[in-house]
Amino acid sequence: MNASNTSATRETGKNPTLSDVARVAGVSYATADRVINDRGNVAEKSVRKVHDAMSELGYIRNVAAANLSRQRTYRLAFLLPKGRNAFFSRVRAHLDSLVEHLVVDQISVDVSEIDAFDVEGLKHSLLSIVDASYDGIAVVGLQSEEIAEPLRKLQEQGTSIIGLVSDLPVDHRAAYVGINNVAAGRTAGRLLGLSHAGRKGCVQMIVGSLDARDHADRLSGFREVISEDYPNIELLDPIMTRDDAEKVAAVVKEALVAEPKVSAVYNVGAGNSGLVAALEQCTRPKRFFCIVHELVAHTHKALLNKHIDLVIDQRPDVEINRSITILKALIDGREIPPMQDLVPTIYVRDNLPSHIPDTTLRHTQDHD
Amino acid sequence: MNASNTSATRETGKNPTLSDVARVAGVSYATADRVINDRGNVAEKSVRKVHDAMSELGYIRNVAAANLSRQRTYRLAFLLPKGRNAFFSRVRAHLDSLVEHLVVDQISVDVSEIDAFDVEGLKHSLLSIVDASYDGIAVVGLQSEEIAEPLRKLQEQGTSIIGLVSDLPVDHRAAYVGINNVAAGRTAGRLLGLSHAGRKGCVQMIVGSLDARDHADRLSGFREVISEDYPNIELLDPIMTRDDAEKVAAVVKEALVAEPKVSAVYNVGAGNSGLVAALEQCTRPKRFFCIVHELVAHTHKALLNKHIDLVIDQRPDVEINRSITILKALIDGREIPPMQDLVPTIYVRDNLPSHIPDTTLRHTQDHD
DNA sequence: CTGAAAGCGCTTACAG
DNA sequence: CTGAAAGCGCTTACAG
Repeated sequence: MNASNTSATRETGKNPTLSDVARVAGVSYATADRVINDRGNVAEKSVRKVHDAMSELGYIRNVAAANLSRQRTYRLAFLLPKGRNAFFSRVRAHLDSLVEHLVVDQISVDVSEIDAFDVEGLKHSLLSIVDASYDGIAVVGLQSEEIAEPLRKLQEQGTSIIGLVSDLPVDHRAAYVGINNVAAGRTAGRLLGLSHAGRKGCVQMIVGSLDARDHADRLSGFREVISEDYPNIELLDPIMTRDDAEKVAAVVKEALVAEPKVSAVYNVGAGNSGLVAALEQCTRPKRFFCIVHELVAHTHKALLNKHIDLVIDQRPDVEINRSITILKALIDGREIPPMQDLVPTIYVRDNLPSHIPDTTLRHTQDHD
Repeated sequence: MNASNTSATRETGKNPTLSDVARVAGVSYATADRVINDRGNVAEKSVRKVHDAMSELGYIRNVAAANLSRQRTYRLAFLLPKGRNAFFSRVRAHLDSLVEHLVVDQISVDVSEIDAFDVEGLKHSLLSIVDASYDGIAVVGLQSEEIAEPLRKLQEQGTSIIGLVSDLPVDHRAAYVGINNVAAGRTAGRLLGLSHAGRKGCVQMIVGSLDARDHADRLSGFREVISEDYPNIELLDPIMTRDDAEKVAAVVKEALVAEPKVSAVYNVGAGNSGLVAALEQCTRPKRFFCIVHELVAHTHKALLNKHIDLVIDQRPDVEINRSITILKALIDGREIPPMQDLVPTIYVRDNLPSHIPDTTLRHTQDHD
């Protein structure tokens, strides 16, 4: 009935210090320091003695003290595609709201803008920040091998690199923080299938560009599920929009007139403000089922308005928090703490976060 | 085209130190220290001078240095309901996997077991840990005013308290980490409504106990949505099971025979291993739609097996990480960093995390 | 290859 | 009410 302590403990507080290790090993503090930090120039024998003492005492290095003495500061940068994209506005907003809380942990973060989907642009951006010698960077990447060289330079110089939202070539980054987009597409497919409850249906898919890995992945995941499990649902050829809201609006209107049998729309990419506008003007008596990606101001609103039924979101806020945690661990040279996969999050109008996502609408028009 | 730095920065590194403040204020380090830490015994005039210097320099206290000098250690405890519950096994597993990563931040965490749903038990548990003088505790709470007294004692003694998963009386905790269960129920209702696509339906609801706030909240959220938006769906009276898997199994079997019109089952509470067992034996030709709560080993499996269609999960891993972040901030006396609401997460079989949740099956039978 | 000493930015007695 | 000094657990020159 009373509280009984169990397992998960480990005495903290009287942790052995490096002087303890040195004393037990019978060497000076300086030598002990040399071996635990691999600074070399230590006799084999001393190394052994120190290692023995370490394991005997269960020594754990106090990173905070080390960082203090070294005046360590974490200089981070996020490289985000520039432009009028609501999703990345949300990312920036979260980053902005975080900075004042990060200073107290000696973390500073800059955000740099890069040209979206442009290998050359990304390459130049990477090159241009080499001199800034950041301790860690998170970059919304591209798969091209062309950026291998700047990434290598950054690595050589000691900056830790992770891919964010869209991965980098796997050999040139320490981690990837983002969702599995095939899974995201499959999830959309599953829910769309469910919503038809065995009835016949027909889906208009909308895509930004098949060159974008995330779009292509979502599309193929979606197709997989529909063809595997929902033979009652027909798929029309996807329409490309380059994520342009006006294009999306035009396409949606046209498709709905030309194809009165359409029962559902799935927008794999961005430009949802156009989609919502088109739906608002739609005069079809029978509404259709609508799934889109990323919760931002207008998709949030459309969910409440019932113009959209489901939003699949990748939780940029948790992606950012994770990025920072991981970069810090990388920089400190420690293990990355265990974390569960990032999962594509499904929003209906009932599990929406109470605070509308911080989309700073600093751009006159908001194309996502 | 090149990276251009923007906003989110703030110089770190050459942050002014307290000696700078003291020098600018024209007082000794010790006095400056007294005023920034509110230790009293300082002349009005000195206080003012120090404050002026602080804001002039933009002084930010270095918490790491302070903690080092004070040999600060974060002694945390989690009070979890004891017993054979798969959800809390998952919580414990995550906690266990975290401890070795927390030591390096001078954080230790104990986990204590308390009697589930038992006010007296909780009260005694709280009382019994007063002497341990933890710096912070996270407790799976109850709403009763009976526990106000032990909570007050803990607070007076300086331990920070938060409610986890199930809240404490609001006056006696600094924060609550958990989902909104009305929203969770509404979400279940919405998806169940969707799955019927306008067809007639009939739902058998299963509940652990209406005395449990979370169960009651989910049930009422669920009912709200169905009655608001899905008049085609009928709700049978909920059946109580005290979260006992065998009871759940029996109830499900019986209900399905007695009510052949049942098109869906929603288990608001636990005991899902029983539900799955019953479904596996079910011989009805027409399968029905099934929604449950919490992703654990057997619900995960049932999702893949198609015995269950949807799982609504509260992501205990993120709840725990957040609890620790919040407790640490509370203990350091700093602001809690901005975080988005915890949202009820929807799993279909396509957005499942790749690693099966760590349910340590240390109990022979697993009742959730 | 090894060690003594100062310093990182704070807190905590201790003396005035 | 005020200040000088030692110490927290490390790192970084600097001297041997």
